[in-house]
Amino acid sequence: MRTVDPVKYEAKRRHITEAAAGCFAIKGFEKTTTADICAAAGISSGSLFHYFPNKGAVFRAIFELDGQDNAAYLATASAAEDVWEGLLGLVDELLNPLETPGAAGLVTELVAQAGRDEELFELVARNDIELRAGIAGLLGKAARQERIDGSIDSDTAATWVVGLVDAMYSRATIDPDFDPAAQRVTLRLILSRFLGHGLGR
Amino acid sequence: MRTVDPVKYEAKRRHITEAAAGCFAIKGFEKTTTADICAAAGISSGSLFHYFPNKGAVFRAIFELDGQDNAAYLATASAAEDVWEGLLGLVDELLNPLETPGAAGLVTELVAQAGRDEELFELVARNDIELRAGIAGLLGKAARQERIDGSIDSDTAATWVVGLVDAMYSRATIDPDFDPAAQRVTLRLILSRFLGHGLGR
DNA sequence: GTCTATAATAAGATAGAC
DNA sequence: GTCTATCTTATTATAGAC
Repeated sequence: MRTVDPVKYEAKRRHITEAAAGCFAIKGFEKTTTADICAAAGISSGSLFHYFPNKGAVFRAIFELDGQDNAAYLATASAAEDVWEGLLGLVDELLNPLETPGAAGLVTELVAQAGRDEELFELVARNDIELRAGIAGLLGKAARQERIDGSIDSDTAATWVVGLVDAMYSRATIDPDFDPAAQRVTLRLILSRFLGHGLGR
Repeated sequence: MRTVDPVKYEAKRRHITEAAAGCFAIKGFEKTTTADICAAAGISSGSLFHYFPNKGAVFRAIFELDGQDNAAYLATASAAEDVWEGLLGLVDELLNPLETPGAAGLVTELVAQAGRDEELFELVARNDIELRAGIAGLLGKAARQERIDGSIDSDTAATWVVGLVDAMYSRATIDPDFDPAAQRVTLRLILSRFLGHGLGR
């Protein structure tokens, strides 16, 4: 005879995190007050702290599902018939949030906060390591199939694949004229040339 | 008969901005209190606000000379006998701050804050635009000399040269194992292959 | 020009009624 | 589970003496 419906409980938590994400994207973590979050979610202060122990936990919750998302993208990429197409598809998935206004700013805020919140840092670092490991696996496979240059270290190459994705977020934050959708083409060109795809070997 | 020695005045301002930069790199802009800055600079609150109108102005002052620095690097790069070497030297200069601990975090904080402080945003945007324009100029020259692939749009290429530098800062912030000095080699490889340098055309 | 003291405000989190 | 009211603490910036 439990008093809480876990499904409703999770749904409410999700509702709060989504409302909070909008606030954090605009005002940043520190400048967003718990009152802002309450107003955006349509709840009271007492209610907010019933679902989360503190403001930092709300922020962390936004990114807690990212690891699972990435794992799913990696699985799809691995299952692709063509390794190279799988890799490009994965990169597209990683860039998808850029279609949402404010997402780039939220990621910037995440990186900045991760340097100060130990728990958040571990979340980010773990996701990052797993993502890079997965990409390194794909690259190793592509190299064995002679689809890309086999002389480049897989881990190093994976780091820079993620780095290029980072660059998109960084550019989108700094330069208002930067068009992520259009720049995907250039990103693919850089990837192809860097990794030696399509050299007809 | 002026009462202030402008040289001493500037020196003190510099002293304060440098002390403040250390605080901002560790705690971030919002979490750094004016009291922290005073303690680090060895001055009192009254003195701090004699030199700066508010905390934001202290933060902005840290980056106010960057535009001049970049212009100097661009001039050196343009004057280089070999355009390609000039470009690589410029990229090295842009990466130099990474040798200083905390610099990556400070840049992350800069980008995050630029999204909220209009004056700071204009400072960052102006520097960014001028840097990209300068690099585009170098790339155009290199293309005319047939040192690189001439089919890539100079402005787009310049955006990605800066993007790759951004990626170094981003990676350095997120991944504690990332070694910027070692990764310069890979960065140069990506640049060479992307821009078609050394194709012997 | 530098200090101490403080005004003015705001924020995160909790208590306890319903 | 949700609310209102509030406790407690911290912060930017200023006033005014030296």
